[in-house]
Amino acid sequence: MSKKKEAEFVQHITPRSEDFSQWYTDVILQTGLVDYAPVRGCMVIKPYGYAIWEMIQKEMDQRFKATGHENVYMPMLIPESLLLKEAEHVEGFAPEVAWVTQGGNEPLQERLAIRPTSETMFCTMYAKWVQSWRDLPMKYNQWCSVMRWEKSTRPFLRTSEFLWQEGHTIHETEEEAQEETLQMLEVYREVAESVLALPVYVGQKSEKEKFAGARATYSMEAMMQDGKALQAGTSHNFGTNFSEPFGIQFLSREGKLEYAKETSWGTSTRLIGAIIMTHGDERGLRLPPNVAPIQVVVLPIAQHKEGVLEGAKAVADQLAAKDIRVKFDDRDTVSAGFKFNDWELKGVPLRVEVGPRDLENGQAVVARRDTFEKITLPIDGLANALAALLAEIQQTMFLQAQAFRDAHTAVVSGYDELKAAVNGGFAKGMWCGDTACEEKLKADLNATTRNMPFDQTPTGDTCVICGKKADKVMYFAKAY
RNA sequence: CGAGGUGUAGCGCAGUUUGGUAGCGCGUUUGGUUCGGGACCAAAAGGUCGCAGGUUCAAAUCCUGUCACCUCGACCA
Repeated sequence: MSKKKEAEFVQHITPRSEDFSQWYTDVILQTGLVDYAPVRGCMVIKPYGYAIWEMIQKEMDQRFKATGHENVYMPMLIPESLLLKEAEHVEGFAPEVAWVTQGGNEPLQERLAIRPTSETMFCTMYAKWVQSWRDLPMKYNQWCSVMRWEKSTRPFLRTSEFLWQEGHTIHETEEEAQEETLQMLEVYREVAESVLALPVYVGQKSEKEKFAGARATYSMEAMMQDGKALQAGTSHNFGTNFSEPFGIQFLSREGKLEYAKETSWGTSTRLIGAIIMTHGDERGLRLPPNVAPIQVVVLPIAQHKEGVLEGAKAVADQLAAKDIRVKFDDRDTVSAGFKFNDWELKGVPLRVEVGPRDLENGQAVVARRDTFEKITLPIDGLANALAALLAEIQQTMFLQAQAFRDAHTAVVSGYDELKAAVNGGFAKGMWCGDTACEEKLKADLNATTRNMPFDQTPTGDTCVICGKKADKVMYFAKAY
């Protein structure tokens, strides 16, 4: 397709290469994922966007259950006194908490925080529920929304209110808690890579970047197409940092009173932002088949002609019977060309065209969203062929994203190289562990440490920031 | 919080410099022709120009105040 012709088709979306930020806004609004709400910093998630969230929820939730977790629901309001119990936690969250100060017409005795996260609520309840080592572990998760009064917001990436899940567990031993922390990080990585087709770097956060109140924080970091990092999920080991102030004690096997060891882990609707910014292109959204609410759209072509609607519907039914998520688009108010562009914008992985000529020949035209490749396949057995094709698209999209990330990740040995690398990508290099170096990095380059990979094979022996002796392998990047 | 910008039809915008009948595109409605890559023709509906005050014969336009939103910065477990 010529440049000129392509430009005509996509005039509604700002070119990604020209202004990535505006491209993102155009895509999320025009695909109907979200709309802005009449509340500061809040978004309305529309049906198509919510359907993606439901897919993510389903995939995550079944893995949580498979690893022995149960869902619960905690109140949205947290008394101030509870929030104040863990010092670091309070300090970290205080600036962004929204408060309820009045009930009906009466001012409240104690103001109530709208939860920014629920550690304090879970801890309070765990303290009540746990008596003995026999009660452990307790492994609960909740799906809910939280509120953080962020200064600047972007739909899906950072909003005042957002949907997420937060897992909170308590254990007998340090080892068990650490095992849980890493297990859930692995669940996140697996969902990100196999379902969302997001290649991620997993590893441990620095002291400066870790969660307020955690002993250790681990994250998965995804790379967006502008080269910036997006923290796509976190898992924390709290040790006894919360269980001590909250008094979560149990009688051990040896008959001694001990504090429970605690973890928490979370992912949010930010994952949808990650999918958009990792896979989207000039035509709009591209959804990996495993997370696409609609995997195949079937379009009757020249549908006013006799037999076309019925023939195309039969194709859609065949696919649905094979558990393919299919949409039969028989709108007669818009042209076929409009539909092509519409579904490409919405990122549906496969389009099947069924016209009079196709029906005559017992075939259908199949177009891939990921590569724009068009092929003709027999209608007989189409469901099996498309199931295989969807799996291939899933794989292709992951490999594309991985190739992009790898091409934009540079191993660096000094500050100049670091500076060049974080301008549009990730840098991997040695770090001395000093917070002062992180502050300098932030001040000079507006970049941060992302995480330390588990494979700590040294890439050098001096800090890429200060030049002193260093023994930590770190990923650096500018981040959302 | 600092700097800049924008508020005009459902959406996107022009009109403001130089005051003089409220405009355009998309969408919507009705009818017809189309239909294998964003169809066309004809007709129609749709407005407290963010809000308040001031100047003027006359304000979307000038002045003062105010509110909201956006971008960048700062901030961001």
